[in-house]
Amino acid sequence: MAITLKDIAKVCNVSYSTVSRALNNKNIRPSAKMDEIRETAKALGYSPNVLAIQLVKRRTKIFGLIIPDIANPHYSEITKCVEDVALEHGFQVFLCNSDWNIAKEKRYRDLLIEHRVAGMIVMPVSDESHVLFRNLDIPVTLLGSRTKESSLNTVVMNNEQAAFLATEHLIKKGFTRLAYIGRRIENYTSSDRIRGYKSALQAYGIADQAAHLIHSDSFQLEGGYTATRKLLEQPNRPNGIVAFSDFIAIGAMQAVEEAGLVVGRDVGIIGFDNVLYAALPKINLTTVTPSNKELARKAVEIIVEQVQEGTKAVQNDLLPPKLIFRSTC
Amino acid sequence: MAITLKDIAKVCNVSYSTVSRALNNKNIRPSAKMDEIRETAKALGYSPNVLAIQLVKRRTKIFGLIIPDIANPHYSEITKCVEDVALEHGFQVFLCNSDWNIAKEKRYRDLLIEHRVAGMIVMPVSDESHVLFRNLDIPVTLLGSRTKESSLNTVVMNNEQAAFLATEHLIKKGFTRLAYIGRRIENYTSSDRIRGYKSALQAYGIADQAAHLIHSDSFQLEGGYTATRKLLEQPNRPNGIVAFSDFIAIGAMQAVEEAGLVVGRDVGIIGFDNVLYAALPKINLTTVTPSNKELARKAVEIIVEQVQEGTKAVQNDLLPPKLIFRSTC
DNA sequence: ATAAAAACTAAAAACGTTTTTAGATTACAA
DNA sequence: TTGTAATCTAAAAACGTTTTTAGTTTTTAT
Repeated sequence: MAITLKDIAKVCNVSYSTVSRALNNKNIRPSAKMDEIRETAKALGYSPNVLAIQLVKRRTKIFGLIIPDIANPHYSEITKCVEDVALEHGFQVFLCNSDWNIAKEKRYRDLLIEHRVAGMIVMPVSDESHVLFRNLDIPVTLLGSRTKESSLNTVVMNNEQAAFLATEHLIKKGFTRLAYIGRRIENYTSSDRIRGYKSALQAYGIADQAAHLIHSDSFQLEGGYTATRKLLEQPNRPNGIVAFSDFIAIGAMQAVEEAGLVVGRDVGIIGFDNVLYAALPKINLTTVTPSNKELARKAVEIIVEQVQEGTKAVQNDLLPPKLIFRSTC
Repeated sequence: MAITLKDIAKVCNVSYSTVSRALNNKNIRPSAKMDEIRETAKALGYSPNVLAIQLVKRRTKIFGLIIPDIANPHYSEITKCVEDVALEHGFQVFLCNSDWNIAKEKRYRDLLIEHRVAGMIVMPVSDESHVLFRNLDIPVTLLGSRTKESSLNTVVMNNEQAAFLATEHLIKKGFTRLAYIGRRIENYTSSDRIRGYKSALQAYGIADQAAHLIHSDSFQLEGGYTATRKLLEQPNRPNGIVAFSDFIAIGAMQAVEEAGLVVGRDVGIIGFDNVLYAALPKINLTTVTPSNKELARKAVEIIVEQVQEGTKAVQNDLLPPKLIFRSTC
């Protein structure tokens, strides 16, 4: 069906290896024949079969990106950055949606290996899934997650510092009865942030109210909403909330307003990630985040470097967070 | 490096074609040898080289999805649906971000052809880009866009009906000085919607104010914001706005509020697409959309059918829109 | 003019599979 | 036993490239 090198060779009356060399401009000198070959290829609509090329070269210019949910703006924004940076390096991205499901994550891992991708960037479902990616014979970078697996590259925001900054900001704005709405604790990201939160409390001599450390039962708005309602019912209710994500923070905003309080005046709220939502004028959420582009760049460049140089030295990058000042505190 | 059929064959003392048959369970009868082969494959960590399989079978179970911007929730939500449905059919998705750039769209088209994908689903940058996809020898479905190219499948919401419904809803809610904020007019989606808008005006005997048909200079919030400010400055300012997208609608909401008016009371606003943003409690935008899942399902199933049956009959599907009632009108 | 060197090209091998073909073994009947 | 059919397996061809090898032509120097 499709035109191959042999078809072109036949028309131009040369061997197909010559066609290959002509089209790749390799080990061949400029000549009329060469031009003819090029023109014939174009005229016949030749499109090289990348499958065959990859097979014989034993490498692809593709890497896999495994994320939990492409419909979540946090991940889709990072995906976009990863794609951009990959393209700069001439790589394609094979996108895989794990759907917060560790079994699916494993299936995609195997699929990517079968496709002989050059490397993988993974935003893991949980810390338990790290083990899936150790000791593969292609480079893997964990994005947004520290790990105890020593064979994995990591690129992650400095979560402890981020939580410290967030908490400190609330305190400096005068919100001193603080609460933290988090996720499950058995997770580096969570525990790092809680550590940062607590060390800010300590640094500013603020009482650490155990009852104000609460876990949202979902990542969605509802989780933040429910958790905040519980917080507001407590005696000595908090007036400052550090939320694990912007979504949780937005849910918290809703609960605060429903309680007849004004966000940013009666209750300060700060989130993480700076998703596009957070910038909407009607939300205008103060938040803390690293640069997504930098995060993506680091992750991609580690892979590209290890692929191209064949090096194996594991890299662990910790990126500094930045505060995005808006109106919720 | 990686284990191949030959390695397994050597260990088990059979030819590698037998290993292939054993692992695929094809033309072979159950036997101890067969079990041995399977176990050896597993023990050695055999992972079939999909590149080689695709080459010899001359087909892939992958199709390309070209979209303008993965970071835009409208597209990322559709992407997710496409991935889900593809997976149901055992297909993988090769995601390409055209970045609203027709040159990039063309590059991705070529790339996908070189990768010998089974088909493509395209959400085109503009109506001009349709020509890029005609008469390829793989099936192509245009998603969200009608076309005059007769070789292309299309799956699209009934835009005329959608705009009619949206406009009618505003009218029935009592907003009768209407405006439409659109995009460039040389585009089926735009012109279909404008037709629906105008026929609703006519059906309800409402004057069609030419000055109230305005084009946003961007898809972003700012476009809707600026357009709405212009509208509100007009004598006999409109009190109902049909916005081309939820983003434009959200920008419009901001302009309306800044003018000291109350959205949903003084000015009704309705958008298109029902992006997640629109559902946020603080936005709560009334909007009209088809089911993204249905849209994706149709698009994928057309491709799958044409790939598997080898049929070529072009399909053009028009999906009904649904109104999502919220508080902006 | 001839030999050696240089430069090029054609042919062949390789990549890792599936599938076809041909050959070998087994089973069965005469 | 022997012939035939049935069943299985090994070998070979194919997929479409790149790259190596070996061979041929051209160039250069003597």
